[in-house]
Amino acid sequence: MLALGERFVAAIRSALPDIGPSERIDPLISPSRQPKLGDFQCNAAMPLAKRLGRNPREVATAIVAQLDLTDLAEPVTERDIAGPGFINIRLRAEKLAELLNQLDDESLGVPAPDKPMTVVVDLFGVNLAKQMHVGHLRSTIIGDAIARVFERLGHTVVRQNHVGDWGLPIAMVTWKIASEVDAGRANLDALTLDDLDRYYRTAQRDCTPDRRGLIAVERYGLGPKAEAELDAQVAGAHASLASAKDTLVKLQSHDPETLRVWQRIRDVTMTACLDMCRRLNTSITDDDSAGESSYAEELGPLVQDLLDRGIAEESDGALVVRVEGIPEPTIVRKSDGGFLYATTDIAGIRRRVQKFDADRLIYCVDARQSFHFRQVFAAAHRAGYTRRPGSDQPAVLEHAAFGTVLGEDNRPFKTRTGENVRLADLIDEAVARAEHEVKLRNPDLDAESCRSIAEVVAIAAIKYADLSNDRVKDYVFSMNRMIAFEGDTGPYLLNALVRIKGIFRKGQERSLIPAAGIDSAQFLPEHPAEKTMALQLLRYPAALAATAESLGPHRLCVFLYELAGAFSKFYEQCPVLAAEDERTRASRLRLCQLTARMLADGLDVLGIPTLDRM
RNA sequence: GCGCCCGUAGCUCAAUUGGAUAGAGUGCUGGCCUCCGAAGCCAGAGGUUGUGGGUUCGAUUCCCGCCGGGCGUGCCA
Repeated sequence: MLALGERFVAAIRSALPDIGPSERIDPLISPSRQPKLGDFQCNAAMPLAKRLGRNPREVATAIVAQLDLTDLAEPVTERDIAGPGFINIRLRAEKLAELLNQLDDESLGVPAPDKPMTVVVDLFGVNLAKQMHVGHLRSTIIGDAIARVFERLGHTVVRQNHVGDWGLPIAMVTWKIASEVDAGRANLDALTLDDLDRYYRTAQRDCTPDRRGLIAVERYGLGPKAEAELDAQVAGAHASLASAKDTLVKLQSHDPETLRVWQRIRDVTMTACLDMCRRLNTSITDDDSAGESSYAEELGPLVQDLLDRGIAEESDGALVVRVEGIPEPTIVRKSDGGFLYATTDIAGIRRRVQKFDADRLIYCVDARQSFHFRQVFAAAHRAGYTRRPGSDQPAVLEHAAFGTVLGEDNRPFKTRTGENVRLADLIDEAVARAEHEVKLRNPDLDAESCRSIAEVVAIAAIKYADLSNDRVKDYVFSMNRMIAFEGDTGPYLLNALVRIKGIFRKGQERSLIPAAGIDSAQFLPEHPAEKTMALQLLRYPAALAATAESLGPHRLCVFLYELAGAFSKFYEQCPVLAAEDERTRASRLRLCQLTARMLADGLDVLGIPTLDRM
């Protein structure tokens, strides 16, 4: 409420001349917590009283005496001062209608940014030859939602998928597949991601000596046969690892045969993963892929640069960057000359700042990486890689950390056999359950519509369940709860929108919608339920801003849930098509239309797909 | 050892970043469909915000100490 804030600042200035004209004053206007007390409240008196060493109630009284809100609100008197100095404000009814009019524009009241920024969001983070599993869910869903929030606010957003497509693990699976193809046991052109996933794991096993087995043999004396088997395994592992390392060298030197296998692995993986991104209704495309391999040629020169400028130093044969406040240095080159993921991430920061001229880098990555990012951010700052060509302000680096997905047993979410749960399986199960629920409530629906509705409902359920939790906390994945359709769920929000669309459908059928449309109908928010809904609608721009500020999509979820709730109460109490007169009906239709637009917009910002019927 | 994160109704989560009597959902008890979709609405019960101190008009929020859980921590990613 911009106007209210300005009025209060003016009143504060004339009531409290001790405050210098250049000093900033925050009027601390917020919606009332309890609707009984008012529509808005001003909490500024208390902190001001503290600043001036005065009694807060006296300060509030002085502010009220200078306050002029005649055209906006009911008169504010001393009776509206409560507790230590809260000032309660009640909007005039016609002012509320006017505010709704202003809100009902193309942008739903969201202002263009003062300074448009370029924001780079790191998200998704898949690896070659690995099936997507629940571990990828949060980075993808939350990262894309954060990206959409900034896009919605008018900023330029670049998504970056830091694909794990390089290094020894990838060399291992490349070697494994190449040798399987050579042996005629695999056909490169027919590989699926499931095949790759299997090869990845066997390659890992082939290259890892069974140390625990060795210890067991030694400790328990398991006999010469077991010992011989283990010796063979260890020897094999060493040979495999040597081959993998050989493959890594070939990759790094662009050997065409090796590169062809690697490229095929990349294509199969990315095709499958990007299909999943589409299925999840995210805006992630192959243009957003910036694999580790794309940094390979930059790492040597980058480390040399750090060395030349005295930022990196030698330590036990490795090269490290030390940073004030963090005792553990960041290793940027191993003693064997190899680079690490920290090196690649620093190169990534440099590229993102310089190539995209980014104001802000947001890393939507697992909370377990927080120490790594602290180190890497600090190192990049020290190296000057966050300085931007056209600005004296360095880019702001943030780790939007998220917690682990847990099963209902509060342990990390795994299958009974301890495997990662494939994302595709998870979604299929959600769709099957949703389909069952939809059919139950809509027996007449044909199978195809039922199926496509279930797909949307399932995606909405999964995404909303994830987004509506506080990002940094672990969250319990409960298929039962998210698909139950009752309560604070994605389907509830979809249903609110579907019910509004139903009103308009029915209105058309009965010719109750004015031919001229309702865009110019007058808002008449008189019923308490209408007023509550109107006040909630007005909070949308602030809710979006708070979501961006905190990088917390759950803020927007809370807003939308409350809006849907306000609509449900309105829907129970205020007949729309059967309203008592034409004016009321037109007003309510317009209120419904605005609510529907906002719900659809908000859900779109979260990346949640919507429906006309369900 | 050190560092970071988290402890709120039986369960799953909020609390507009220091504001009023800590709110929702779920589950439980009761009520509401000749009326725009009941996937909904209304009412009730349910709390020493892990714990002890501190800062102040005011603390779930900030500071310090404990307890409990999770995760990291110099050559994997």
